[in-house]
Amino acid sequence: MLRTIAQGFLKKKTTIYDLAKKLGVSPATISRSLNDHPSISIKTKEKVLQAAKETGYRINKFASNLSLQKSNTIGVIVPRLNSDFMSTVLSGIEKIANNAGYNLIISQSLEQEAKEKFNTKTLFESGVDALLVSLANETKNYEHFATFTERKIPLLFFDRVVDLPNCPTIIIDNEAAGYQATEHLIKQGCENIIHVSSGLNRSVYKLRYSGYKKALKEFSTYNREQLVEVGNFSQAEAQKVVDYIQSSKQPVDGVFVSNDNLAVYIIKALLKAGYKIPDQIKIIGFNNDPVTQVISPELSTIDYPGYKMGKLAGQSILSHLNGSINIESADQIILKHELIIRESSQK
Amino acid sequence: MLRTIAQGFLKKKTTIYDLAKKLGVSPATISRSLNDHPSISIKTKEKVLQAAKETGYRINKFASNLSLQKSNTIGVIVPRLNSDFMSTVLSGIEKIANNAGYNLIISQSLEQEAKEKFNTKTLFESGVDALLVSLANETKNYEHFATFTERKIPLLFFDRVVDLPNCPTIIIDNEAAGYQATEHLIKQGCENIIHVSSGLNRSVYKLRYSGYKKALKEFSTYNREQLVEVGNFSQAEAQKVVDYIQSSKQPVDGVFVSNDNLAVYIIKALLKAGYKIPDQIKIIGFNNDPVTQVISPELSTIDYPGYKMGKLAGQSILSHLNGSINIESADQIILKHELIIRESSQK
DNA sequence: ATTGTTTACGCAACCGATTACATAAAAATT
DNA sequence: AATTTTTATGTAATCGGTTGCGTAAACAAT
Repeated sequence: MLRTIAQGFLKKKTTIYDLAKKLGVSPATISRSLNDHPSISIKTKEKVLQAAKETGYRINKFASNLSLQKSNTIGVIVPRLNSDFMSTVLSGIEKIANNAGYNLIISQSLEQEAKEKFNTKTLFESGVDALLVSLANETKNYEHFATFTERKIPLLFFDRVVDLPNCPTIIIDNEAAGYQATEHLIKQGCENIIHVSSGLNRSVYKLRYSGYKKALKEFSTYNREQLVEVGNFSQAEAQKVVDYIQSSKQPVDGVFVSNDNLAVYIIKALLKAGYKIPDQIKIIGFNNDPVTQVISPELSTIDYPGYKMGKLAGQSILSHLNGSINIESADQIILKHELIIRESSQK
Repeated sequence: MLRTIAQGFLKKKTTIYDLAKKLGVSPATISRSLNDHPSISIKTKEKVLQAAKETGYRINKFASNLSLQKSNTIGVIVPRLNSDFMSTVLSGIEKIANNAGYNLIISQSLEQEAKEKFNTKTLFESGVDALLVSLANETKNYEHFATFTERKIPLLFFDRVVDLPNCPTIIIDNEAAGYQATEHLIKQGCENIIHVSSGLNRSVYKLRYSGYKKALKEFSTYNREQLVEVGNFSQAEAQKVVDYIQSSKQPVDGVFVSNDNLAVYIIKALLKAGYKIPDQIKIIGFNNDPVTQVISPELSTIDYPGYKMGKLAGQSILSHLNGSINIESADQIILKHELIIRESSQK
């Protein structure tokens, strides 16, 4: 028996073969007992359970996975872990998966297509039973997901989605949300509204933008469509927006930002630059992150139910795995969003 | 060959046996070639790689894991995913693990000891090569980690730690940080400082509290130690603190909160109740979450380097796995924290 | 008592890669 | 040319569960 100087004995592991020998039965009986197979007598099962407890038997998932060709593990790829929205979604997914006895392998693409590809490959090779993805902004090619679709491993997209055959998606109606946000600003009297966004390669952002355009066309007497594109939603980008506003001939009086964080930084920068919010400039964000209620004036926004999205993503993929939903029937779940009006956009 | 109505052919998987047959060599040669074993001729390796590419061969990790008895997977248990600090730490861990080719199985305890136990068991059975843990507030018993220590599977605690034999920990000097935060308030003229915290069962919080007490004893002419304990750091708990302040005979003029989020909510509630910050009441938080710079007045705090902590946790566990650090020599890494003075605590 | 059913369990193949050990062929040495 | 050494590959066991198929024993039915 192995031993080390500092800690005494290294606990050896027990296998079903050890238990079989100990009880004088076959390994098959041990396996069936542990899995509560109906054709094993209660008496035997009890003996096995007892012996398993005594010896500290633990199933070896490596062997079990190989035999069953499944891992009870779900892969998740997100652009980044450290965002309010994403971590909330993940929290929802984890809750559901954990309750169902599934593990979650989580990886981040950091908005890079190459990393997303790499992670997709890694997760495939780790043998995840299903994959949940929210796409990187950079991603333009979707062939790396073929390994999953070819082998009919359930693949689901949430938030940042793409329409692939037989892959369910979970989203909100981003176009309608963008439309409503813009409509709201117009109805509050804004006549020169800009839209601030990033990653227009992704449908989420493109659709919000197109909702914005649609509302302008429909409601605004002026219809001066202006997109201010930023590299990302970090504080550093806020200044670009302020610069744009300051140099605009026609004074900007409305800002629709497709991300709360950036909206908050823009508010701070605008206040610092001497603008009055909402008197001179009205502003609305997107997501309903907690930070919207911390900034002063409190930020109007679109509520995007992240936790619910996560739970649904988890449930949806689980029901695919359980076969209770036909894998062929790709579904699209559209969650309800909600316009939340706070101080930053009120007349 | 299997086929389905909707999608045509189900891609069958290739094994090393298929490749062996195809090339007229043994499976061993295939395996060695794919692993770039030195005793295989370059010519053969090239043939194998070529055939592998053609047939779309993918290694079956289930088999590989079983054979090697390792999974290239690291388990992580955190109290919750959706907190700024935690998701930042996770992001750091993921970065390191991903680069080293390791997968991360992440689960949350939701502050519950039972869930932490369950997750520990699940992760053990999934065969993670190492485990990183930040403890639940509830956890008082640590025996569930024995499965790991008994088998010498690297186990590391970060942030919410406990001192177990041979388990490295990564923390900051919470007592010193609590001391400095309190000292700062005292030096700003506060005479009646309260400390708001939760989960004092955890050393992080207990140490901040004891730093607070120490500073009071050392610097304050009054030394009126008062702990306001809340259930958690959510918005709902902020009112309790305001109630305490309002009903305090001796007017409270300093608040040291062991969490930024709660501090922010307290500021909002205090402002609403008509208090002037920092004039009447000075306040300091903990963590340096982004939200500290959104609230007005901006919140003084202790900078807690979450991303760095995550990266270090990842690196530390990897070097244990690579054997480059002696597993017996348990180490304790103490990260530098920093007092950040902003508007909320200035004279 | 004989035949038909259940019940409870064992046998052995299988999942797919890894690797210690053995060995044939090629190269180097004497 | 004979022998030693090196190189390249094969053989077969192993990792630890799972499960289709077969069967002895117990029970039920005729």
